[in-house]
Amino acid sequence: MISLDANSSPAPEELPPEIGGLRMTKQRREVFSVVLAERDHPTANDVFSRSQKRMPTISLATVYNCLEALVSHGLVRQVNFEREPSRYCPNLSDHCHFQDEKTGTIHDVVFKEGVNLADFLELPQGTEISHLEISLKGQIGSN
Amino acid sequence: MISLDANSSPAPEELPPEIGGLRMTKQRREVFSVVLAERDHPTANDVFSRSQKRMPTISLATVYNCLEALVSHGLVRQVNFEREPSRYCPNLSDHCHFQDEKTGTIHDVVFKEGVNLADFLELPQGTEISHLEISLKGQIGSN
DNA sequence: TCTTCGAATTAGAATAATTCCAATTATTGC
DNA sequence: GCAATAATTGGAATTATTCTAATTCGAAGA
Repeated sequence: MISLDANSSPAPEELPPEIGGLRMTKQRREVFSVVLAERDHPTANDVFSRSQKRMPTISLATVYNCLEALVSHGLVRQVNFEREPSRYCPNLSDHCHFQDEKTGTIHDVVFKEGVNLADFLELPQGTEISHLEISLKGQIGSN
Repeated sequence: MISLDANSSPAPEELPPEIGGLRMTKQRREVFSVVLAERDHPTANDVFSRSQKRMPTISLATVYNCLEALVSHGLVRQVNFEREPSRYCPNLSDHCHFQDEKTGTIHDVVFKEGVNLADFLELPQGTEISHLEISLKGQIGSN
């Protein structure tokens, strides 16, 4: 049985016919496997050109459609840095993103154990958070 | 003497000739005072149409230029929610943003006292954060 | 005050990411 | 296998933002 945990990178043909309520088509499988394979937070365009290698007929519109389907079914996360093109991330665990200003590289950053949003934010009482995005930019000392 | 603290909303003609190293022009003054006046996180377009009321000849390009000048001089913050148009916020205190999904309204959210980023994030050692953006979406219970 | 010169403003064109559209193709349930 | 439904496709459209080149402004010095 295949697992879709944070460390697997199945080839498209290994992906089952349905994942998380989303029917897998050839294109969705291809797009999903591209996002799973190289966890470098690719843009839609990056995903498009990587997908084209295996599936030369796929269109950019389809890549956008597939990414949107994957995101809305919670299989992939969309990552935004200011007004840069969106990037895509298959890491579903609770984390945020740090962009190295020198290289542009994006790193996943996890929360320290047991940390909870409500613990550090003065949220209006009764607030239900449905979506949270934390984006950091800066430099890494060793660079 | 005029103050530019979080609660003042000076009319354009009250703004001094230079603020925070940025030379104030008629248009910059106008744009800045629009952002200071209504703290509803307006988009560049909102700022444009509000500015036009007092200064009908101002152009959208100038509004973008002025906002960029104000942001890069640290007088105004640029606020992003996913891929929506950027919004502008004159609140310079350490805070983040919550968007009510029902109304679209954006609320400033402050950090609880004494909370520090490094306290809750597993940052790679030696990381220097130059920019941080936290964007929340959700609902407010009483709605 | 007059001139000069860099900076700011302007209108409109250009760009780029993303979405939309209408036609075609695939897939599912019968 | 056949309709009904959903997905894919290429290209056009949209939209926020940036760029460009020409004009105007404003401060500083003559």
